[in-house]
Amino acid sequence: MKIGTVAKAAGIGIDAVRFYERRGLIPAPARQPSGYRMYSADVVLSLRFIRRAKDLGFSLKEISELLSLETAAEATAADVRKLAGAKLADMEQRIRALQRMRRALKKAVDGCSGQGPTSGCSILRSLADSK
Amino acid sequence: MKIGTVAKAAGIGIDAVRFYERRGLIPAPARQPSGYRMYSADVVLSLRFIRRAKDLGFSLKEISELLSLETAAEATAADVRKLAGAKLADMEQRIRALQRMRRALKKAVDGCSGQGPTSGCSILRSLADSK
DNA sequence: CTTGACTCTAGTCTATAGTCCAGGGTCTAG
DNA sequence: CTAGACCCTGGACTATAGACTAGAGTCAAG
Repeated sequence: MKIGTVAKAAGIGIDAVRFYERRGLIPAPARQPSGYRMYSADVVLSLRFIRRAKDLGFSLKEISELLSLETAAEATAADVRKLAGAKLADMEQRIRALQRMRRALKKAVDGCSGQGPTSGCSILRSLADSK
Repeated sequence: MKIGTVAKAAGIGIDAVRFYERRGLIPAPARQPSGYRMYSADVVLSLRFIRRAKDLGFSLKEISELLSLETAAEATAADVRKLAGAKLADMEQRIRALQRMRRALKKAVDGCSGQGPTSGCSILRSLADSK
């Protein structure tokens, strides 16, 4: 399969495939005499793995760790779990931070009547307050 | 006040102050004959405003809109409220997206016993599954 | 007067995850 | 054989929010 076929099958762009190769997420494939990359069908599975991990919030760097674990003989399920667990904790932290921001912003917005000039706006006032 | 004093008073870096000036978030200050920027005390208030808005999740671009509204004569509290409301909605969306990811990841992690080799790991399996 | 702390400009660098481009070569259908 | 679709490399560019650097000038204290 040529790169365009593979990219389409995985649902990503051609440039992304080459990018993942440079980042070591997928192996450099064999080449045709013309220089064209020739892939076997299973690279599509790898690419889908990457896409799915990305959907779960993993960065490419983390995905590459995940992939290393997958192929390392001495790696265990516990290693994978640890990585995923750290990501989970990290995600929960980000959610909490966002929720804190949201609450604060909501409070400011709720306090604003939406009437009159900006000088009377409680949102701006809450930002300007030198607390 | 010189830039270092102002930066310290606002709790940000000197580079950030110059950066905000370039981005138009704060006005270009008067200069000493030496070329040094000379600030009046109220720039510290502006910088704190910016910092606080950033803490609420506004980007610099949005903050600059907020600041334009603040000084525009024809702007109303409703304009500010609209901007803040949009940001709020946006934030809620991001929270929901993160929560979706978190749930999916948690499910994968919970399914993993943490025992044995990676080949038996349900986390990797759930990523690899061609569903 | 000198030393150290401060400031200036302009430009480069960080991370992320690619996308887009130029200027080639190749492959396939008609 | 030729046109259009595909592929190659290398590098530049996107957005965000500054941090850091070099090389030069300035300011305050001892």
